[in-house]
Amino acid sequence: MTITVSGTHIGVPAQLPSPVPAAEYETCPVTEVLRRVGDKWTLVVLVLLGRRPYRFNELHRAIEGISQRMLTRTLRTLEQDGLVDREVHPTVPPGVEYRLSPLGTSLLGPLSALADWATTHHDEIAAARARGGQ
Amino acid sequence: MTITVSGTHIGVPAQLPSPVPAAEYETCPVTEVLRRVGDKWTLVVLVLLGRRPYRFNELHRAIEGISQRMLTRTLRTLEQDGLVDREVHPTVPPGVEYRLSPLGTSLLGPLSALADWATTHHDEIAAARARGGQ
DNA sequence: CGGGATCCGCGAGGATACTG
DNA sequence: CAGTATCCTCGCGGATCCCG
Repeated sequence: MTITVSGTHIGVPAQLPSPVPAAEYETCPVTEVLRRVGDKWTLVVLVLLGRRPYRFNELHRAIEGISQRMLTRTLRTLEQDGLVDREVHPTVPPGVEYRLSPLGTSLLGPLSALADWATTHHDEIAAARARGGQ
Repeated sequence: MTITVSGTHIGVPAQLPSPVPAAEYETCPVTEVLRRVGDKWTLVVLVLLGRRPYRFNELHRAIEGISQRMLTRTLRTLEQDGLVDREVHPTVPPGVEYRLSPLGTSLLGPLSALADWATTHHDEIAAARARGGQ
């Protein structure tokens, strides 16, 4: 399927199959990226690496509450998707640096648009929750 | 904390506490929005409602694979956050229409920026995966 | 230092049945 | 038609221990 974009709003082509095919929706690039960046730790890792390179344990200390396992998994996934570059220095003890790839850096722009929207409209969401219950 | 934005990239203020506080990260508006829109069905619901209003079962038929329960939950959450308006027509049988609120519509813009990025760079991600394994 | 291996709890999400 | 209620599965994410 691939959800398409035209101008300033998300558009689904007029000839969109109805119903939206389940298989194609789940493999849709937009869906994939949102689910990835919507997981628990990816955002803060991207934000930190967007500032400067980090060593593994340095990241671990910089993100309160993240487990070793999830930091590893988050970094591995980002690396596999080409968003993060991993650089090993064969010293003793070993030093591993993580940095955003150009692709990863290019993601920060659109991500910022969403972040901007979130901070701008956060009070409206809070107000709606206060009215509606929960 | 609230992840801040400056210009075209996500920035964390220089005085960002290190480590990033766990509690503040989880209640950060940006984190919340990303987790919401990153769940399984929110995106496609937003996209469809972005085109026109839908009745409940109409949506149910339009989205292959979604369970009744998850459609209800997704719509309820979107409604509570003020992104979707629910309109009940007291007819027999009852008719319920869902439409995007102005707030929900305003989300489509930044969401499109991310969707645009995803479609543009999908091949690079696929290539990275092909290289890296998995 | 930078992980991998293992075990486990919990909540997202699915299936089914029932209702105003 | 538009849900609610119930039960169940499965994978995300945490905790802990171990290793080169």
